[in-house]
Amino acid sequence: MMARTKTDMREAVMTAARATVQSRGYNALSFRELAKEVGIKSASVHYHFPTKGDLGAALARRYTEEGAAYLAELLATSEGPTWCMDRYTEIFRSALANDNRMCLCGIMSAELDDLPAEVRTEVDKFAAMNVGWLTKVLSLTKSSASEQDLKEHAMAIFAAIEGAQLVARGCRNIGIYDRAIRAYRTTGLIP
Amino acid sequence: MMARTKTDMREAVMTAARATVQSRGYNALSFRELAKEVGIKSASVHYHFPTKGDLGAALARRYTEEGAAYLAELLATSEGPTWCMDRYTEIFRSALANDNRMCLCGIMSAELDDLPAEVRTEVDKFAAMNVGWLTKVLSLTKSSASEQDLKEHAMAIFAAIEGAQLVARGCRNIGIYDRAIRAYRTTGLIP
DNA sequence: CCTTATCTGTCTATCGATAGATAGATTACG
DNA sequence: CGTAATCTATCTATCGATAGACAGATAAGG
Repeated sequence: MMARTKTDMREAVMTAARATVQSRGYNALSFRELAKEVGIKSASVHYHFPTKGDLGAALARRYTEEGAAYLAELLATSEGPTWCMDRYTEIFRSALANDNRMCLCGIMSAELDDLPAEVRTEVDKFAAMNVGWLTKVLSLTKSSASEQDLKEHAMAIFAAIEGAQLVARGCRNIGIYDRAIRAYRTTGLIP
Repeated sequence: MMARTKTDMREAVMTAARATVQSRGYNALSFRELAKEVGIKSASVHYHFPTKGDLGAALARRYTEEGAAYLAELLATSEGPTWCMDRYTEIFRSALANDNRMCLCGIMSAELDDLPAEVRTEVDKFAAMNVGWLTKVLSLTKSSASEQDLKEHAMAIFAAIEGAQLVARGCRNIGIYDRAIRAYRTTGLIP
């Protein structure tokens, strides 16, 4: 008897894998551990994801897709740039609040040299997607600025938020994240 | 014939280990690889650093000590807060310029859950040391602000710079770091 | 309807590589 | 001689990956 469909199993593996990566990084991903968590054997995980690189790339791609969908929804129902940025910073905050996790692509950036090429590609796309969205939000506030300046500002915001998450995580202190975000706002880095 | 003294050997191991961690993280540290790089056997590395945690903690402690010494020197010969911050951001930039390396404690923060307790302790100290120094520099510009506000601002700067380094590294593009720092300056986050 | 063939998903068992760590022999310095 | 440093050799554990078998579902041909 097959308890789950192929799609269900893939989803279960990806869910478990994502949690592991956000907590302990790509290197900590193990086919055996993953298999145990979802109740199958490691060989069966290989059936769904032939190589570890395939799994990592699928994770990052999904992560970007889900993020993009959520952000698009935010912008569509927007109550203004400040509200958007509140929601945005809240995303990264909730990762920390949820067992001190990190942005999946942020933690993968730190492991860059151990990533297969197909995973790196997806990590790049995540950053580009975020910067693209932030640029749109910024354009609502500074309609006069050039596209290039907006993009530069957006990248700075993205980097600053990733950094706040990284440092707060390292210190196991979510208050550090909150205070950093507050300072970013005070200085006007974040609108 | 003993080619090097015990101290020399410890230094050689730590130098090689530091380069590896800054490039590929704590998890990528291997006693065998390390031994090969310095020309001894892995068992001999264990002689100098009984466990991997010992080595990691020693690395982070040294990293903090050297950083503190350099920063103290900066402040002593200071030509003003802006000059100090220029030198400070240059430290993190040079890591990227040097084979896309990262701050040792930044990369370790990402691997937090895989770190032995003694290593985590040292990672915390590095952040505290940096924030302490930045607080002093900030106090040169905003003598009116409270110690608490200064410290909060300092932490935000530290986090933003770590983030710029992380994202620039992830994208293998040092220009991202430079532009982020410029934006931090434009907004006044960095004096 | 029935049988034969194919496909799907998982299993067991195992591979070679590598990890950190240790015991005990050996070498070299003072 | 004694001790400091390195060696050889090995252990256990885990890694990603693969081969081959098997059960159950599905599809095709008669």
